[in-house]
Amino acid sequence: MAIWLMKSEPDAFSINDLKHRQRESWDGVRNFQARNYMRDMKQGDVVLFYHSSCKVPAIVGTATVSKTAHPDPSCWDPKSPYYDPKSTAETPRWDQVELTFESILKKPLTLAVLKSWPELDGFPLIQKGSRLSVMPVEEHYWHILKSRILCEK
DNA sequence: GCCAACGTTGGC
DNA sequence: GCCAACGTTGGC
Repeated sequence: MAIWLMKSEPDAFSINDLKHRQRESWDGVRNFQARNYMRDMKQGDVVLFYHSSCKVPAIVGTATVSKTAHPDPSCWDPKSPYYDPKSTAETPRWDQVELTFESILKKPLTLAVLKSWPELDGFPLIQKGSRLSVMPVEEHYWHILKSRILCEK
């Protein structure tokens, strides 16, 4: 089982939204590296849900992958903000995965705290200029984060 | 609102 | 294949 981290702007889609909906397709990813990571996801993988571009950027909850990568229909919809004219039915460019809500942390694990943790040096999320919205959480870093996240569930 | 970092596009 | 221009992300 792999661990991933996915970013979302809470104004657009928050962990509370996921809790209410229980299951949701994670669409709108328009970055090749992020898409490729989604294609590596397996059913049951754990996703750390991160709030970005907000007052307190933080890991706020967890979800599991309930449906592996499949074409993201918003790329074909001219009315969608995620419309991509380069994506055709024959050659879909973009994928989505479906997530199922798992937990909201009692205490969000803030970016500030993560940055203050010397053991997390090298963790892509806390690197300057890191903009990737989907990233793997390597075993090494998960080992460090795990206790804190599982006990706050 | 600012700006640094990064990805993508398109001209050459 | 290079690189400048541009758009976007996201912390602060």
